[in-house]
Amino acid sequence: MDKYTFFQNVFDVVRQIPYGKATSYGAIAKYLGSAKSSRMVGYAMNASHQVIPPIPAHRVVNRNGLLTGKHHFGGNTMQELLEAEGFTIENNQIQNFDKHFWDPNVELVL
DNA sequence: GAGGTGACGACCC
DNA sequence: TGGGTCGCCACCT
Repeated sequence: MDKYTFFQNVFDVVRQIPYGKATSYGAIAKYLGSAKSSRMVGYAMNASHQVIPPIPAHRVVNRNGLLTGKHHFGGNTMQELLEAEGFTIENNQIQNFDKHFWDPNVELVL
């Protein structure tokens, strides 16, 4: 439907992130064709809490692997979710983020 | 109806 | 090398 916006498209990509993987806001924005819309991706995550089916927003972090949205999950929920998937979090930042990085531009071939 | 805001990222100086 | 600014677009007031 043409009713789908950039916003909705972000959710669709995030839902396809496999278990134990993570990506960045910028990577998603770039995949959607607007690399400069990374802010919008983060904003979409803000609304992910009220979207069905649930969005694994914890698998989306900034390009530094930093859990910028941790506060929005409440407490350290985001960190624990990631650790439960095999991530190593230190100082609110994913260690070896490069190994866990899931790039939709590569994994999701148009 | 218009303006401000925001879980970021890239460019400029 | 590092700090500051702009861009992007949907949502809220």
